[in-house]
Amino acid sequence: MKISDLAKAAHTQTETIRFYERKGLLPEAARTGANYRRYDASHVQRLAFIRHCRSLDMTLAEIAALLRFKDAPDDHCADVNALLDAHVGHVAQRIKELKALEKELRALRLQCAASQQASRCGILSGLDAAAQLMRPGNPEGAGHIQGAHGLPGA
Amino acid sequence: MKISDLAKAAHTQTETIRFYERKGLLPEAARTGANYRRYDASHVQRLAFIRHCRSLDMTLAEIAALLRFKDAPDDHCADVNALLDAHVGHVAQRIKELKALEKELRALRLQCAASQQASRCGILSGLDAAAQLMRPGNPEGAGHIQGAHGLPGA
DNA sequence: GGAAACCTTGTAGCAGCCTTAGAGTCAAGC
DNA sequence: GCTTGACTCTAAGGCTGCTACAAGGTTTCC
Repeated sequence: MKISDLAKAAHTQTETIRFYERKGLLPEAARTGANYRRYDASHVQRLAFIRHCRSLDMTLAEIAALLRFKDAPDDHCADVNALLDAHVGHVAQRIKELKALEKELRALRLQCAASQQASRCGILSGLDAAAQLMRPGNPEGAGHIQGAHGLPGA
Repeated sequence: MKISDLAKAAHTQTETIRFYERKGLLPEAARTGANYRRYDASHVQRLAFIRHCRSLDMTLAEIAALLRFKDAPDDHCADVNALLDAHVGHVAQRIKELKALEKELRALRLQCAASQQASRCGILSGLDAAAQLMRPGNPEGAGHIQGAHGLPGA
């Protein structure tokens, strides 16, 4: 099958397939005489595995680690368990943070009920006041998060 | 004050300040004879505002919208309320998604209790089995999420 | 045989920064 | 006056996980 067939079979875009190949998640495909990539059912399975893991919000690095275990079926899988535990931990942590965030946002929202002059808007002044409190000993700016994992740079 | 003083005062990195300036969130700074950026207390306040909004997981675009209201205090703030409502909505939605994800991950984790051969690992085979179910009519791969906002391409 | 629909590679773009490189500036100490 | 070290500047590249071209070659269908 050609790349578009694989794409259809695994509900992916062709560009994404090439991207995964570049990243080493998919092996380099065999080529036809015209230099087209050629795939078979095993690729569909592997790609479906990757996409499912992505739907579970795993990073490509985490997925690569899982694939290494699939590729070495005789190894012991303790690290798989550890990886998944860590991932569950990320997700749980992120939920916790977002809940606190939601609470804070809802409180902020209550500070301005109606449309009025922006200079009197309780939300804007509330944000201002809270920003003032950001001082040493209150490093709230450290709490950024993204996806189920920490900030890229964190 | 110089850029590093502003950075300290608002608990930011100097590069982030320059980045915000490039993005138009901070006005272009006045310069010294040596072409160094020069700031005062108003910049500290504005930067603290931005960082606080970021800690509330707002995007730079959302923050820019809020800043426009701060810069035009006579406008009415109905849009501020709407923006915050939308943002709360994003966060709530993201929490919902992550909770479902956590549940799924914990169920998956239960499928492999101990370390064993990877080929028998319940997690790996569970992921495989779930991946097989990804077929038309069950487009589960559409559910990716990030931050408090949807996927960039979503 | 000609047009449409594929395929190829390479490059650039999104957020929200962080890091590095190479060069200029400044204040302190000797 | 000179060196040292801490700062500043700009420009460019890196990170993640793709997506979107562009410019060309190939296949397919009528």
